[in-house]
Amino acid sequence: MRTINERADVIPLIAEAFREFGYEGASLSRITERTGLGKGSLYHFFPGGKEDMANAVLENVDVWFEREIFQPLRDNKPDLAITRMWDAADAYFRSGARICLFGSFALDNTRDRFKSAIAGYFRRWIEALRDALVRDGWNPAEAKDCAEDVVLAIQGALVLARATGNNAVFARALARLRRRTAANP
Amino acid sequence: MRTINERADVIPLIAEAFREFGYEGASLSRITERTGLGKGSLYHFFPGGKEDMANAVLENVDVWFEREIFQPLRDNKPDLAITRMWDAADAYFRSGARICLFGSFALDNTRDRFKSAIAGYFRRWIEALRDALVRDGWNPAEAKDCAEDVVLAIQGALVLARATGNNAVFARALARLRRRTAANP
DNA sequence: GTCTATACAGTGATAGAC
DNA sequence: GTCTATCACTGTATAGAC
Repeated sequence: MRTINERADVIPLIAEAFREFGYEGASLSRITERTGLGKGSLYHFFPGGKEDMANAVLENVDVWFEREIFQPLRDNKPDLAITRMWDAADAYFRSGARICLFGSFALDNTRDRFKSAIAGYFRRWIEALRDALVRDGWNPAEAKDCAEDVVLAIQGALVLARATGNNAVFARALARLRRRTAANP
Repeated sequence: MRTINERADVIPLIAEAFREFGYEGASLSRITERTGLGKGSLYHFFPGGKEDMANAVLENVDVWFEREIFQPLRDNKPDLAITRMWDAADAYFRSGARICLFGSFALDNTRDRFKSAIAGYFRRWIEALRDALVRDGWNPAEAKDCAEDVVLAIQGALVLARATGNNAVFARALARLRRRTAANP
């Protein structure tokens, strides 16, 4: 007996490999382990090889954030959308146990290869949050600062949680940020 | 003619290679390029190979931070030490153009190998800053939150500056953080 | 201390049988 | 779609001449 896979099913498994080992560290043999697929199947789904896989993974993550966080921030009632953002972010990053692939790729030499995807993800998050804050009554300048601080602090909290092996750092940071976006200045 | 090097002179060059390519991405041939030293010389200085080099580099960075930032925070007049911390951090990270090796190593699979060095660096920074804030009149709970926010936000600002290719993000974040530590609550 | 030569495992990638 | 075999290449590391 053998299992027939679909491309869409494989992408999240590859994503976890990249999360754990980074772009350079995630060798094809490790990706083979994680997915249970041989190189033949991998190259069938991703003719462009590893770079192709990484692009698919980043796009997959981006689509999730657009649907669950960015679009709601743009379209829904701002205070509810922001509350939802915090819940979604906490769930997505598994309360600090899961890193952000865009952040991870931004720090090593992978950054140039996926430059526009990485920049776009952060830019859209900051802009969507800023607009939601403005619609919630913040003045534009403070909303911009706050949005930048929030997105940046989430990345920093993930780094620090990993660095110290203590996810509570992430939970504490999220709680403080949540209060800040809730307190309309 | 040939140049005779000392171990201490080579370490900063290797550090830049790790900064640019990450631990996995910094191959010995790239390190050879950057240092101008053949593998023979490299293994002469670092018998343990690449891991040995990384340990030397991390220790080198740690010593710098201890001397320029952590110790002053512990021993000097708190408000002056904190001002000095901001200037030193801005200079060290080249206003966002240079990433933090501890943060970089924390995100990929290198983390386990250098676990205690990475955790210790962040822990000592946070504790030294917290104590300085307390000595500056902050209440302990708020000082702890602030210190954690500061160290985490610096890492996040470096990630975001790299991700967007825009060092101004780092400059803006540092300015906001500086104001926060200056405003005694 | 520096170099060259070399060993050998692992890399990303391709071809073709099933 | 999945697999195995195989490719050329680069990886880390070692030995030994100078």
